[in-house]
Formats: sequence, structure tokens, C-alpha cells
Amino acid sequence: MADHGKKVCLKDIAEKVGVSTALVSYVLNNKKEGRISKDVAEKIREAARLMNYRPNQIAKSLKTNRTDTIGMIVADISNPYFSSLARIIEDEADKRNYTVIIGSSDENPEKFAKLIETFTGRNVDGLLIAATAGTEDQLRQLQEQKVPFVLVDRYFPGLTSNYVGLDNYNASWKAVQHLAEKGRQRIGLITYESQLFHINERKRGFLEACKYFGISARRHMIRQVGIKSYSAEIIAATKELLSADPAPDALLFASNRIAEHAVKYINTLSLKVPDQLALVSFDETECLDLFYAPLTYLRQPLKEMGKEATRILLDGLDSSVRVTQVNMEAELVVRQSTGTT
Amino acid sequence: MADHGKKVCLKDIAEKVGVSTALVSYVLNNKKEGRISKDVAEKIREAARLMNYRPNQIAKSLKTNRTDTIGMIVADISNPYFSSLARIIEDEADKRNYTVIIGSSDENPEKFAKLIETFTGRNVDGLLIAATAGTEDQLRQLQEQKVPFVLVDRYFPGLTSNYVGLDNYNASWKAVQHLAEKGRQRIGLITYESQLFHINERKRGFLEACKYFGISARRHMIRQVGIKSYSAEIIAATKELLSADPAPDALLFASNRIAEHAVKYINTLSLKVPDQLALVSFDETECLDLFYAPLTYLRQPLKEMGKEATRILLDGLDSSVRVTQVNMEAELVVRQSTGTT
DNA sequence: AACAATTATTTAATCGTTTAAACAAATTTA
DNA sequence: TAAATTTGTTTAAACGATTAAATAATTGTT
Repeated sequence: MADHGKKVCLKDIAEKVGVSTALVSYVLNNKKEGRISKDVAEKIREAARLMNYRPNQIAKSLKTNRTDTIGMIVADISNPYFSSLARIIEDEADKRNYTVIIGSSDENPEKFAKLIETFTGRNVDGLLIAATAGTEDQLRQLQEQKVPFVLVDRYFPGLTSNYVGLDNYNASWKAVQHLAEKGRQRIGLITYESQLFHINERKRGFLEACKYFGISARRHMIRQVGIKSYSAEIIAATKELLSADPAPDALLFASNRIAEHAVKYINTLSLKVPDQLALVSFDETECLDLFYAPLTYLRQPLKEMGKEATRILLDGLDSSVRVTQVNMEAELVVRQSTGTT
Repeated sequence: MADHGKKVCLKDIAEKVGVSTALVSYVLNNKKEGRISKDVAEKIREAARLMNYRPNQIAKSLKTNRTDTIGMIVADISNPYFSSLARIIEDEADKRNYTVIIGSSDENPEKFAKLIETFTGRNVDGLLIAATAGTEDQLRQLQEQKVPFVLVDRYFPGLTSNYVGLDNYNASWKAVQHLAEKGRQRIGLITYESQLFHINERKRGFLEACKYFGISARRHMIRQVGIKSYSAEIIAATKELLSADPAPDALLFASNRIAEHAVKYINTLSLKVPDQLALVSFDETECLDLFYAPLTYLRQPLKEMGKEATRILLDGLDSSVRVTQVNMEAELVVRQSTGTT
């Protein structure tokens, strides 16, 4: 038989069995192990099953102050980078019976603030945050309020907090090293104009590696686009870079979105990749597989990152004031865009 | 000054101002308009502001039986189709102060059931569901329990429920018509082996249109792959189809995932698109833009769909037992894969 | 048999709101 | 001016769970 709307609560079971709600609660939560007579316990369990009892999580939360929910704040859930991450986190959280609520900030500090407000207002147990530039104070406030959180992808050097992300400096270095080894002499970088640490680390790694591999200031070049920019701006930057004299013989893209638009543009030119121009991009760029010379890219260990971030958050919930910071290594996946063998 | 962890509640304000909690509640919720003296009301509001009061949504929910949360169940949030939809729904829900929780079923009825259980256990006010094959009974049960929901993308003909999706029959028809008009004579379809109505509608539209445009049973061909299949299976199906004698001069892909893998494979062949083979795919396939002949595709009006679904759900929450079903029209976006002009 | 110790169960407060109903004070009506 | 009405505020029960503390029942000890 189906239950007809009206939900069964502890009291209903208690009445049916003829005991107090306390006892029912103890039994169903396996508290007071051994202190409860076997047959009463069985009767209660049986009744709960029969009546299709489902505990009211809201009531539970009110009492226990835990919601078994974590909030995840990203720049945009429709960005494959974040949706892939979200999926991993969803699975990981589910394993430990947590539910995830997701919000997109659009790199907008006000939206970001509103999300924090909404999520804490809903008493999430903790947050996984890919923060936006200019939100450091908000994060600090979060710390004061003792809301547990883990920063993901984006790091704030001035903030002592949990963090899981990529070693971006090293990643860029790897890319440049690879290009240098392939004999490229003039490398361009298209990146974001941003205060975000991880973005600047990509630039710093690029510059230092260029220096190290003897690519002097006059032979590399950098263009920066707005972090919310659409194709036009990215295409313009690419165009500019390519029309330099002498023209670059390699380009590094600081994100999947930049790569996507830049490559679409490059695809319309008569330029030959990799012969005339080698390309490397950050992030999994499956969607660039169909380019005639699939891109060499820096693969982020998304799975490990998602799992680790979730683990740090959930493990830190009851215990600890420990701060954990993890920088993971990017893997350079070499494909045709940087030349064969 | 920051609040130091301990949260402010109604009682704190009441004590500070020297009134009852009831009065505070009335004021802060704008109830009993006019019945409350102006200055007391102002004092209460001021105190709330000063003390940085944030209502405890959990307590509120317990009393009101509303959580201002909707659950969204999709096959896989990391699939761009669903993550785009999720983003639209997030924004739409946010406008009306709802929060969205998301779960991925992986097309697995058990996982699906668990999500339903989790979400209703958390007292979501309603659900947006892209259901999985074999879950009709679960949906019916949901109806008995009077949990409001709207089906998205996937329709169950045996179920009288709210629904927003695509007119898939018509979409396929459009694709075939376009191909026929381009003079294609032998059209292949790669689709899923599935009980899902929308998938079968795509097939039905394909078949009927073929008949209508004089493409007889011996000149069209269909291959079906598992709905959870990875590239290997899709590639095998493509291979088979292309090695038919006579070979097809056009292919229609029933989803973005199928298209993606099939095109990657076709890209390795010496076949010329569109000269020797025209291609059409369902869904926005931005990621196929870099194929040398960007794909003609059937564009789903995702934005309208997401908005409409959310609207139907939220509007139906307090009122109505009305059932709304919306079939939206796909737009055929013609690009190079089906020939120029 | 009296008392202590153990085992089993209940009582009742609590979490932070909402809201019907009761009450009190001020104002109007007859 | 007493009664009726309006206005302003409080009381107290509820929502559905958890849990410390109290109590009751049983068993063990001497």
C-alpha cells in the first residue's frame, strides 16, 4: 500500500508500538546499544518498516545543527571544468551521505556574496569554493564565523585556509619546457587580466621558464583578456599576437575557454599547426580533439582534486583546526599540436 | 563588529527590544500590517539590523513545511546538455529565491530511486526530472505522495504529468527533410537502444520522414548503441553503417555524445564531408565547431525549456492540480556539414 | 529480605521559528 | 459612561526530531 501523503513520524511509531518516542529514536539510531531489550527493538524496527517511516531531516537538523549538505560555489556550472568537478564531488559527497548544492558566481563578487549568504543561511555544514577575485574579505569573514570551507582551484596567498588546486607555476613551466625542447623560439601567452593568484602563477611560470630556456623578453609576448570576455576579445588578442613581427612560433592558452575560441579562429587561417605554430592549452580540451591537430594540453587531475577537497572538508567537519593545502601536479599530454615525436 | 559564531535568533532580538518573539516575527515578516505600532516595528527592525539577524531557515522550514529548495535529477551533470540546463534553472530558481540541489542518475534506475529518496527526504518543495528508462512506477509513486514535479527532456506517454521538452519527432523530420532537399538519398541514423520515449520519437520521426521523402527501407539504415556506451561502441556502429553497400551519403546522430565520438572517428577517415557524406546531429555541438566541416545541428531551445520548466514547477507549488505539457520546436542550424548554400 | 547495581524505559526540555487565540489598552459608539 | 470596537501585544502550542536526566523494573549480592 502506498502512504497517503500524511507523513509518518516518530510519534506515530511510538503510539503504534506503545512506547515513548525517545525509545523509538534510540532504536532507529542505534544509540544505547545493548541497553534496549531485543524484542522491543525488533518491534519498533518492524513498525518503522511497515509504516514506511522516513525521518524528517529538517527536524533532525534543527536539533543537531547539521544538515549533511555542502555548498559548492563555482564561477559557472555550465563550464565543463566545473561541471566535471561538480560530478566528482557529488559522487564523493554521496558516498558519505552528503548532498551538494551548487551556485554560480559568474566571477562577480556580489553574486558570490549572495551565494555565501544563501548557503550559510541554509546552514550548510561546509563549503567548497572556487572563489572570485576580490572576495578575500568575505572568506576571512567566513573563517571568523567558523564556517568550514576548502578553496578549490583558486588560492589566496594572504589567507590561511584549506586549499586544493594545481601547481600552476609548474604547469606553465612544463609547457614552456616542452615547447623549448621542440625548438620553439618565440612563445606567446594568452591569459586573463585578473587578480586571481592561480592565473598569475600561470603567467609567472611562463615568464620564468622562458627566461630559463633562453627566450628573452623580446621573443615572448603576452596578451591578457577580461575574465568574462567572449570570443571577440579572445580572437582579437590572438590576432594581435600572431601579427607581431617576428610572429610567434608557439602559443600557450591559460584556459580551456581561451583555447577554444583562439583555436576556432586559428582554424580559419591558413597557418599550419604545428609546423608554423605550435599550441598548448591548459585544461582538458576534449572539445578540441576535432581540430586537425589535436591540442597538447596540461591535464588537471580533476578526480583527485575533487575527492581530496571533499575529503578535507568532511574530515575537518567535526574535528580539527588543521589547515591543509594541496598543490597537485599537471600532466602534460602531448599531442599533434606541438609536433609529432 | 563581526558576530562571534553564536547566531542571533528571534529571542535575542525580542529580549533586546523588550517584546515577545511573536511580535518580532510579525514585524520581520511584514505580517499583521498596520496592526503594529510604527516605533516598536522600527526598533525591532533596527535591532535586527544591528545584531545582524539571519533567520534560521531550518526552523522556518520545520514550521512551514517549505524548504524553498528544488531538486534536479539529470543523467549526468558533467554532460554539457545538462549542465547548461542546470545553469539556466539555477538562475531562474534564484530569481524566485529557490535553491537547487542536483543529482546524477547515470541512467541507472536504482541510483535514480536513491536520489528521489534523498531529495524527498530533504523535503524539497518540488523536482525537475530528466528521468531514466524504467522509472515510470517511481514517478507514479511520487504523484501519489503529492510531490510536485516537472519532467524535463524525457516524456512518458503513460504518465499524466507536467513536462517540458522537445518535439523530437518533428526535429528528426526537419533533419531528414533538409538532407533530402540537399539531394541525399541514403541516410543513416545512429541512435540509442532505449525505451526512452524521446529517443524513440527521434527514430520514428526519422523513419516517417524517410518514407515521406521517398527514402525507402532499403536505402536508410539504423544502428543503435547502448545509452551508457563509450566511444568504442559508437565507433563500431559508425563503421558498420559506413561500410554498407551502397554506403550512406548522410548520417543523423541522435545526441551530442554520439555525434562527438562518431565525428572523431570520421575525422580519421579520408571521407570528405559534406561531399561524400553529410552530417546532422542533435543538440548544440559547439565542441564540434572545430571539425573541418562544422556540423549542422538541431538546436534545442534550452533557455526557454529551463525557464518554462522552472516556472511550471514553482507556479504549481501552492496552487493548482493543472498538468502542463510543452513540446518545443528544434531549430535546424545549417552549417557546412550538409553542404554550402 | 534489604539494598545495590544493572538494565530498560520515560519524562521533559530543547532546537528557532510561526501563528491562532487570548489578553490588554486605547478609542469609538450609543 | 458602560459597552463595543479597534489596535497592539503576549501566550503558548506546534513542527519532528534528539538526548540528558529521572524513573521504573529487573537482577545480583550479601
